[in-house]
Amino acid sequence: MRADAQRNAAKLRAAAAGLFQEQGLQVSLKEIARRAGVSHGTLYNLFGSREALLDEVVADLAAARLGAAARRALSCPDAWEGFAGYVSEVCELQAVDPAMGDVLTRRFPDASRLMAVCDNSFTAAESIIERARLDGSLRADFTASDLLFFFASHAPLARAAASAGSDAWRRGVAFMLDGLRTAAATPVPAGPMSVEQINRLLVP
Amino acid sequence: MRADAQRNAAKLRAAAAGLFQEQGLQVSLKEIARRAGVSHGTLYNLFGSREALLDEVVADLAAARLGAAARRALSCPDAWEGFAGYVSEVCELQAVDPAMGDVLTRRFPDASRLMAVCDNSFTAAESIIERARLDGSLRADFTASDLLFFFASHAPLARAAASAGSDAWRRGVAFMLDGLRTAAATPVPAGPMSVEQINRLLVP
DNA sequence: AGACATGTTGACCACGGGGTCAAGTTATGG
DNA sequence: CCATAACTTGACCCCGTGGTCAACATGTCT
Repeated sequence: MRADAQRNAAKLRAAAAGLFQEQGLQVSLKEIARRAGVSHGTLYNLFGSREALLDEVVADLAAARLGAAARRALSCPDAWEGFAGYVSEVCELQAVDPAMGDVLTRRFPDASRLMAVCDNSFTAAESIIERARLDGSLRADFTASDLLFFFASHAPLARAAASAGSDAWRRGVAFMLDGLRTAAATPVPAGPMSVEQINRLLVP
Repeated sequence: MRADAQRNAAKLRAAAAGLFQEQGLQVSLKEIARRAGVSHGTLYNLFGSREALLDEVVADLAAARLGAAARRALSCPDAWEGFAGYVSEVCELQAVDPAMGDVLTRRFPDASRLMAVCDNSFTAAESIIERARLDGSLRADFTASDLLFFFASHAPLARAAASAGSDAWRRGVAFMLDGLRTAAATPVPAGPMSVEQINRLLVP
């Protein structure tokens, strides 16, 4: 790879990271190139697709943040505190950083590294949920796919609220969490979706 | 108005009603004209804007459905049953009919009749909430704007789930409702948004 | 320094959205 | 039955997206 190409790739990565974070994972590729001060042809030349860019720019960051949240949850002495903290933390990530909001929400089946991050995160969520369930604090009928569903529906409005300077999105999370305690549980009127179903749901 | 124009307007209204219901309130106007078997110029000619079409085609229907749900809620002997039934019913409307999903969610400030329907619906929600709060069954810190927030975040995924043949969206509603009972309440970490704030949020 | 590979560019394609308007068509009233 | 006002049409404008590629520019290696 020639030196100037390397420089351009770096500029593109930086611009992409910035725009993903500001506007979410669906920003136009031409806009990324524009911000990088480079022709969009060059972007296609060096990366070829949005998915490749995502894998290079977003995957590691997302993995780090989601991994840290999960670790924190599992190392929390109280299982419920761990679970509730995890949910709040992920919601905060989604509210504050549009890119994170889209990671768990919008599916990019061809961004293999990013998909792996999602899968890992899902597995981690399963552990966190399982732990709180065994502990008796989390209602028994709550599954990881319910959590994914919640994250996915919550992200867009939370982002909008946060970018308007409000933290009112925390209320919805709090209401939900109150409903997830074993003590609050009431029979649930439908079966959970499978992971595949949810994934299909999220591919628009 | 000439007879043929009247006929075309009827065809356009029918096509619009169908497409709004199938795909939501943002379908392309050209597609509506296509389905009506009419040039898109005619659509602009007879209606002038998407908002006018909404006011003619969606407003009454939405008013009827939301009004019926609200009436049912208020006439329910048990205040909590009324509230919970209302929430479920509105969520079902949103899941089953994309147009209804968008009515409370996407804001069309220039569709004055539709806006009026939203406002009425909000007022009705306030009554239903107030009643259940006074009754002691609904937690005291829950407001109508919280409900609107919930509806808005829930609608898109519920719609997707329903159109994939799943009713798993009911689970999220059930979890939420369990968290809204007074018995389940825990202090909430932020203040509610004002109606204006929420409205601003929903205008994309 | 020069030649060749490597990289860059921006015009171009196809698609779709909203919206306008001159020209052509058609209903209707006298 | 025909003049005219009312209406319809579709080509056209703008904007944006994703994506390709011949022509040009520039690093790099001998």
